[in-house]
Amino acid sequence: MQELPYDSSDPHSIARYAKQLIDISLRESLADTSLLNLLVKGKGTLGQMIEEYYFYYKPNSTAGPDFPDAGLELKTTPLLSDKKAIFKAKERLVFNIINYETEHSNEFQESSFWKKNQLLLLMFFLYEREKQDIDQVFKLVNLFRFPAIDLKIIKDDWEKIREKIRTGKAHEISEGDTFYLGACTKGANSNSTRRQPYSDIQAKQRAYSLKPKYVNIIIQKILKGEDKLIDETEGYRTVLNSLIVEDPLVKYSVKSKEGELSPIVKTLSDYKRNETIEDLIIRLFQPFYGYSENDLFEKLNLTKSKAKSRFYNLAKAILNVNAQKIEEFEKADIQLKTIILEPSGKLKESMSFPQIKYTHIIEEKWEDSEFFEQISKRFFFVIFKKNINGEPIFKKVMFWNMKAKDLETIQHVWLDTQSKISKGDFNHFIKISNKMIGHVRPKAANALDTMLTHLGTYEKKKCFWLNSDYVLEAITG
DNA sequence: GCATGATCATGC
DNA sequence: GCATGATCATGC
Repeated sequence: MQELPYDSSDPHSIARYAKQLIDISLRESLADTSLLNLLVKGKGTLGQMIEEYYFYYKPNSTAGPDFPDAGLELKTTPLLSDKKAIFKAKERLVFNIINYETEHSNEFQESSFWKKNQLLLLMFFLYEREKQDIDQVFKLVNLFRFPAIDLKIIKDDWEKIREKIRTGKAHEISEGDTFYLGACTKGANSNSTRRQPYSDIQAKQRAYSLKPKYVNIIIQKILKGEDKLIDETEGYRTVLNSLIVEDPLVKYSVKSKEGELSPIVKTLSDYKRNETIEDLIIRLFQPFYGYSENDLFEKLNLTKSKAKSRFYNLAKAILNVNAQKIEEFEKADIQLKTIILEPSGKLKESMSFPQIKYTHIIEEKWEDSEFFEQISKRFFFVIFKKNINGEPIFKKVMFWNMKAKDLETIQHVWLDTQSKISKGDFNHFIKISNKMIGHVRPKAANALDTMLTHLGTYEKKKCFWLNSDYVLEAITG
């Protein structure tokens, strides 16, 4: 057996060796060019090739981390570069598949997720479509551990996923259920399913994952040099024991292309006992229930405006976030939506989504589609109800995401729309009266505002809407 | 009163 | 210039 060019028991040594790949490709790193032929044929993914031909170990699928002696898990994942040459995640960061039949009996500390992924070696390469895997160039390589303040949220997320398994609802898990740690579908195709312990219903196979937005923040922090590997701290252990102790090592803000971010939760002692991040946020809003929109502007020292961002600004002021964006909402990719009820309690307006890109939608598959991504998110509703004078009174806030059953219904709306567009029919989309949760109708500057289709014709701009009665049902329960 | 088509207002 | 959040106008 040849001697390894790194100390497999030392994360720092492994990381130093890994960093030698920065700005080069696997092909350029190869000492033994006789392997080239094998690699060019594209055996396995880039991640697997890196394991075997850069780190010299056979890819495994054991429960523990890739480098067991260092407790280190290797993750190879693609970056995209935008026009301004700012890196962003091409996709989610996907961890191990969830074994529903065993994971539910664990506590977080014994979970497959935590055992495998508590210390990561992230290897980001710049994805270039025309290149083969072996020629993709690495750009960022860094050790990463979840900051204690994020780990608290991740642990709560994990427990939420476990709860669904324990109640026989693994088939109802959706990415919108959680904040940072998601459970994304994973398998040969979207029909890959597996058994769950407390129900006979087959559940989609899912893996733990981090949303692209969360990965973007990691990328920004690495670029700023903020993610030095930190030593085990008191703060870290106390998160795991559900105690609340401040972690002095957390950095508080990061500038990214999304703008300056600042968190709601600045230290772990901001949490009351047994509170989740959602409980905490709702607690901060409650004192403001019952005020009119104008009262809120005054009370929070904001200038009155009709700007679309006013509700986001109100939320920031209530949460005491001074930066441009709320860090937790960015990382969790939470969509804030304002809902204004009529004095009668009815909801007049349906909820609109981004316009349908006709040339794009016909190429999409439901689970990878833009609309699926938009609709399966976690939402934060800021709800007002007009009084008899028509003045909006702040009623409440709530987190919401679409139930799995409803996602299936909305899938039919999307498929119907996609199929009609493919056939060149732009005038018979599903309507609100079809009672399908969602519908399709115009959203544009005016009727002359059109968009190119795959047939070379131009059609009025339209978008998906969630039916107002469905939204009302969602918020009143 | 509601469904549907249409458009406004703002900000990037 | 255009996407998006929000809301209006009309007719059944």
